Amino acid sequence: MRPTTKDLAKAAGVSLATVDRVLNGRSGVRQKTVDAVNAAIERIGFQRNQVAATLARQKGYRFGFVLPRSGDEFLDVIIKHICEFGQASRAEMIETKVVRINEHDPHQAAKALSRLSANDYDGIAIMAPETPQIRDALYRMRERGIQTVAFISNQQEEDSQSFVGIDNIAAGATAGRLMARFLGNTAGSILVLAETMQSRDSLERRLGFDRIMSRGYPQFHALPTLETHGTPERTNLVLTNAFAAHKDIVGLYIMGSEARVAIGFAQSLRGKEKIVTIAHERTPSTEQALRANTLDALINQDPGHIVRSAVRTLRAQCENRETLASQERIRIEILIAENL
Amino acid sequence: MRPTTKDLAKAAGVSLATVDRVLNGRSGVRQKTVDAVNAAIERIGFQRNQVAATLARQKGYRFGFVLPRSGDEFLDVIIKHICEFGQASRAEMIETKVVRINEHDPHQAAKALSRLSANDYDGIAIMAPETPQIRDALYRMRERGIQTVAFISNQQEEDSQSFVGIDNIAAGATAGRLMARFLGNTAGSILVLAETMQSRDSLERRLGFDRIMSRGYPQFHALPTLETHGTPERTNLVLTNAFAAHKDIVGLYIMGSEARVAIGFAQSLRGKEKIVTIAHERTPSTEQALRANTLDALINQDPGHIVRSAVRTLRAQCENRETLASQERIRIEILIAENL
DNA sequence: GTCTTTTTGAGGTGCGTACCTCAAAAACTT
DNA sequence: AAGTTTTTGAGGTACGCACCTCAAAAAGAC
Repeated sequence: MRPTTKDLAKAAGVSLATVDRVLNGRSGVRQKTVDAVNAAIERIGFQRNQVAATLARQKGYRFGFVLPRSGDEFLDVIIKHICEFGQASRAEMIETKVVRINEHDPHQAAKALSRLSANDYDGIAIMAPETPQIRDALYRMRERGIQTVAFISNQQEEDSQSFVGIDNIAAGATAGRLMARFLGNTAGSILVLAETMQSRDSLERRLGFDRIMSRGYPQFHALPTLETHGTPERTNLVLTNAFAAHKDIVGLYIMGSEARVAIGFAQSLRGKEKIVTIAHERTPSTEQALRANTLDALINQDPGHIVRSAVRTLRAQCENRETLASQERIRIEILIAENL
Repeated sequence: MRPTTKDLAKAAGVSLATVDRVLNGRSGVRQKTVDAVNAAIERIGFQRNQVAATLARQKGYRFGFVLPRSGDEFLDVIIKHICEFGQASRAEMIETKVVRINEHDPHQAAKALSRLSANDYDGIAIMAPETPQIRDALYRMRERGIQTVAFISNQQEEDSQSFVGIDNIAAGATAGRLMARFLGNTAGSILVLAETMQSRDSLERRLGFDRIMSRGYPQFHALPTLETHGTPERTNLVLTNAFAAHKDIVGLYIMGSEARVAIGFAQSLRGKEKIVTIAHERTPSTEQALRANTLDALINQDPGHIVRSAVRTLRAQCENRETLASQERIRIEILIAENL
């Protein structure tokens, strides 16, 4: 039989009340007693029964997912998974809610964050660019007793332990390597497309991409990043201009999570010889493009896994536990038509 | 507030005892009453609180992982993950145990399975070749009230709903496509290596591989599968012979989960021009080979995910629940040095 | 209508923990 | 040493459900 709190109390030579105080970090216990209890925990191998604990706590968890208001296709997929997971984990007393913020206006975003109360949320997973205002808002949020975790978009390095998402430098490098290998002996220029280079994600992906290209692949010339600013018009414009200016384009790397327009453009080029095209994030349109052979590969981060991992991380933080690191590392997935 | 059994009883106009009888499928309830309760469940959106249920049941779950005795490196990784996960889920009242069987002797294996009692196990995840004896043993096991799920190696098609693992045809196709794309314009023969072609997994992978090769890549010639029978000597022998017989070998596809010897052989060939090599399953040695550039790609199924998924599936079966399909699909991962 | 069988209700206990109160004991002050 | 503060103990209730018993009610058989 597994030892219970009662056994622990006996083993430590203290009362149940004291065990409770130690386990839940309440004050009013001498350090000596705390140590004694902890020693007993080690000795008898006590492990708190999380099932009973959550039942007794009688308050599951309420987690919020803070997402940008302006959404691309990938965001829709994420939201779908949040809802789906929320549905399924109601039975485990976990509630999830989506909160949208205007990520282009840091002040407004920070204000929205400051409105989130510890009464309504036990934890927040946030996907937002890294700005001083948001950093501050997150700091204050933690002070209010709300756990936080960065989600897909990393915030500053220092608390990287609470980031759920992929290593974007490695993701860029993966894209670079695949591009190079798929191109084989072909030589020429490679277009790189991003919504904006203001964002950390794009910068990191580009860094990783260039790192691969600059070593060992002198036959390719990766052009400066083209910025689409998220509008179809500008996307078509910059692409048209780029193809006019460079006649030797052999590859296209779409770094942003909104690939629809660029894919459409690539498809219209079909008459000429094939251009190796790599994009990020699996969405209905990238998936279709992959099947139609317009896209050659997709670099993906499993949205379901990310959502579950964010929730597990937040829950562990709430319960003052460690997470199982191996379970929480988000893989950089390579998708081709065959392993969809 | 979420409705509890009490609310459900009131809504259905029956007593708590009857609600309990219906929820837990006990006998002695008229069909009419059962329907009434189910209708009330729908109406008020009742969802059983699994946390309270497992606590009250006062018996977590005991799951067994039945694995082959003769182990390759991949199996070690699997076992490591089973232990790691077992450790972590003790707090959730789930115990896991590894049982080894002699998979080469179907009778002995079936006998070992028949010894597993419902007193000791609530469910079994089994990794074993598909033989009539094992099929029968599994059937009887289910009759004894033990849930079963096929694990990595699929059993017959019919109950594919309880299979946790990858689609091996698709995995073979993925390997094929990568091989073709990495080779580019190079033409020549491709070696395919397996432990044995008796196993369903190898057959399916080969099928998928050939399906890709035969369409659209006439420049390659995939040679008949070489069987290693799992011994280093034979592996070296068949490889030496194959390279002697075919001077135009450009690719090597290692289908089995034990790739060490073959990788070693491939490495010794380094003097000549590079051969595109693809293997399955991430292990310490395949990982190292990928980093050392001896391997070009690795087709992997995440062992941690598989283990967790098997446990979730078994648990859902025990609780007579559906699983969230999207969460349980095991991805065919493509690994290269950059996304390890 | 009586008797038998089946179905239902009322009530209880326990799971392991959280969280609460109040009094007693122990540890420091001065 | 007396008073003050801090620490500890004893005991309770609650969470939502599983599982048990026994009696009462309803349904079916004749």
